[in-house]
Amino acid sequence: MVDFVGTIISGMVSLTKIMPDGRIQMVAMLRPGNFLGHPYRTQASYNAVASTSVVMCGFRRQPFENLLRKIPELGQGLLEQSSKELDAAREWMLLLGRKTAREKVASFLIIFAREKVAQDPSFLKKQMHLDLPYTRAEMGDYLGLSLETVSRQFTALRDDGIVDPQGKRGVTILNYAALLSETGDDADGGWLA
Amino acid sequence: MVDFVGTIISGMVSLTKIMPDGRIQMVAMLRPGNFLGHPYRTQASYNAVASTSVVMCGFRRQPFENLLRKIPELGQGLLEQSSKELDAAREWMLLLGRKTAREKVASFLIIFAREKVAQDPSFLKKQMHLDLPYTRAEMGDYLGLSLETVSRQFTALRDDGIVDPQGKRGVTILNYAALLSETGDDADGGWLA
DNA sequence: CGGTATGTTGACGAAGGTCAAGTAGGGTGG
DNA sequence: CCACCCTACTTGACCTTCGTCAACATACCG
Repeated sequence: MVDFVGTIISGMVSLTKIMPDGRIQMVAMLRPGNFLGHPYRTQASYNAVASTSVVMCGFRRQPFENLLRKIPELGQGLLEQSSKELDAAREWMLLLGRKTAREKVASFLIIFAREKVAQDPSFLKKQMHLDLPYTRAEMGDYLGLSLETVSRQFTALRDDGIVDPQGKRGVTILNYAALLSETGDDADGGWLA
Repeated sequence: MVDFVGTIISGMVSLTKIMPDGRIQMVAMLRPGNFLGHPYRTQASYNAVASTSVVMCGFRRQPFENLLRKIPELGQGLLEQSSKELDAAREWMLLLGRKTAREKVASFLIIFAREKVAQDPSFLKKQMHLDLPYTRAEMGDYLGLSLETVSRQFTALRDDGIVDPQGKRGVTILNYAALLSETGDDADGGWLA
């Protein structure tokens, strides 16, 4: 386990778990602003994988914990983020345990689409282009699916006129509302509209 | 979402997520000492279900947050617990996304067996009796399986001489090492021996 | 302009879900 | 104390979904 902690400045980091026989599950997608590594150690073994080039602001664990003792507000921020990650993890548990392949892929795409909509709500009504930072295989690792099944769901969603895959990593969301309804979640998933 | 937080004194509480069509996934098993409810709110919707009768020590959210500001050590404890829960959630994501039904059931049983072994290491070599606080259906909700599949895995493990189900909620672990090897995890899962 | 990565598609099989019937505990009331 | 009932559990038959294996297509890179 790494002996440092830090916040991500730019790029994306994925945390993965691996079974002895090689099966992989991605367990977190960390974005700029997110904190990497547990303050007050935990003996959990993840593998951190940078999906894109990453800039981090790092500390060694010990000095950081001292800092944390000096500035309690820092700890509060970490607690908030930890709580959010916990919520995200549990949301993902529902996906992994109970959703169908189609629902999984739709949910995955909605994550990125929702982010874009949050930046500019006018995308709700327009079609929008996304650049996915993952290969089919990586999406599979994230969704608990084989890469072939991910691929098949992409073409199924394309055939239904909901998305339009472009090149290796591009997708155009043709119908946000339809995609949303394919996630299996409640109308708005309890999120922002 | 509830407007209070608190620690569990005795009993077990399960957090579940439900999809609009009724599919259920359990996302956490909280035990005595665990904290329930997010300090610094998060708008995540869980359903809290008491599997046994429960005694809690509760606070309304607002006064608790004031208390938290006064006593930073409190926040540190919460951060630690939150980190542990996050680890547990991610461990479970691996289970939900990548393990087979048999591995899932074995992993589930090992949780309780390990706890017993931690209390008294001599159980490592003896057979031990467990009282599971869940029905087959609840285990299914926890493992992302149907109750029938859970049942079938129990009988399969019985036929293999690894466990011996007794009555509705009892199990005797006949061979801890064999059960452990059925979880798909590394020899000791990176835990205590 | 080839070559390697990644993506698509098809054929097939296995794991697990669903539906349905039957069984066993455990608790209640006669 | 026993009959009954309700709930949980088991087991079987069948079917859907998804994984696996394999061939092929396409894009990206030097």
